[in-house]
Amino acid sequence: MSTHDLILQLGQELFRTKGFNAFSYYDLAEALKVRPSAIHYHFPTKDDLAHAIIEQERKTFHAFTEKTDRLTDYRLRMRRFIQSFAVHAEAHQLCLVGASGADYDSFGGAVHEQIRHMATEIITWLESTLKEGRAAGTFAFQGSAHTRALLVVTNMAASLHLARILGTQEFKRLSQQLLTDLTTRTPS
Amino acid sequence: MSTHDLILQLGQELFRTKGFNAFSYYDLAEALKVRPSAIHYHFPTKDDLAHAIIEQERKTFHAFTEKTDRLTDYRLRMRRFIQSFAVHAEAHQLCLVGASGADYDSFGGAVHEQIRHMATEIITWLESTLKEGRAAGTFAFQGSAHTRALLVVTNMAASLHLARILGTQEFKRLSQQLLTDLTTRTPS
DNA sequence: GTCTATAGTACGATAGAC
DNA sequence: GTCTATCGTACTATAGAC
Repeated sequence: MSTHDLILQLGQELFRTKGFNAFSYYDLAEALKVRPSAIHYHFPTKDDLAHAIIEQERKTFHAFTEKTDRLTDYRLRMRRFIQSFAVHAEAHQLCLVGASGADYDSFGGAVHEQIRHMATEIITWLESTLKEGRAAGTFAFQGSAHTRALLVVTNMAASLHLARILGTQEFKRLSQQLLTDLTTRTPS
Repeated sequence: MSTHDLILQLGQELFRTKGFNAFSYYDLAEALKVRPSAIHYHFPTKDDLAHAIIEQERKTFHAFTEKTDRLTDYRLRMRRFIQSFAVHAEAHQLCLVGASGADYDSFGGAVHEQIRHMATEIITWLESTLKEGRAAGTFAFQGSAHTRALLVVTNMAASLHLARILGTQEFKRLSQQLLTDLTTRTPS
């Protein structure tokens, strides 16, 4: 793996575990056995690094949706979505939306746009999945699919915070009930 | 207001808006027209400051619950809870649970304990409110009151992140649907 | 008891070596 | 094209002035 990609991978990990303002070029350099200034060659400013990390995560999410959308079972699609968060819960990591939220003010306009795109893409995918799943009779929920997507994504994002503070048991309880809620009939 | 309390107030605000690692003693000192080292007299280390900020927030929450628990209408109690988050959504601030989450690794054991207490207290209050409200016939939801409390608090915490990224409109949509969900009859 | 001068460290970034 | 030596700045924290 190239230095460029190693920085991206490690940077994303540190972003999720320590927070963007809490890790430094020195942390990256130490792990990669180079001098801190070597990182600047690949990512001139820290904003450039943040931009690249989020762009990479967006690509990962696109790959996820392409693969997941081939599944015919809407319930399974939603399970896969939840599972992608469960992995981070176990690793005591946040999602990038949740991690970006706190340090949001530190970023420049280009990174803000990336974060906005990332959040929008996740919500849009959830929205269609919920909408189609409801039409197919798999899901049942009140209100619009968009608002339901907001509820689901906030459950997932903040449950990673809770998993770190109170333990992963709470993540499991929450995610199981979330899936039950979506697949249980409600009147109108 | 004493310097001590002014630091606490401003510190909490910066914690919520910029993130704990993104504001410095210099930021506090500048706003209070003193030298940065003056802050260290009141709060020797930054961990001490974090500890005090969260302790203050816990007291504020205790005051909130004492006042709110006098209301007989459970739906109104929940509305007040949601409103306390709406204030922060409008101010583009996070809740302290959400803000602590990203910088969690930066804190020492004593602050971790404070964060854990804060989260537990909020969830416990939500749990009893939901439980009693369901027994009274005001609320209707599937599963345990504890798990429902987890779902509600994660909705609120992360919706403040979304409000900053996508606008406060999304917070309003989400919180209205949340209240509707809780007050609509479900079978079983 | 309250605050300031100052130290010591760690940071992101530029200029330049190979 | 890739990395290192180094700079200037900003941080938390200590020691000491008033």
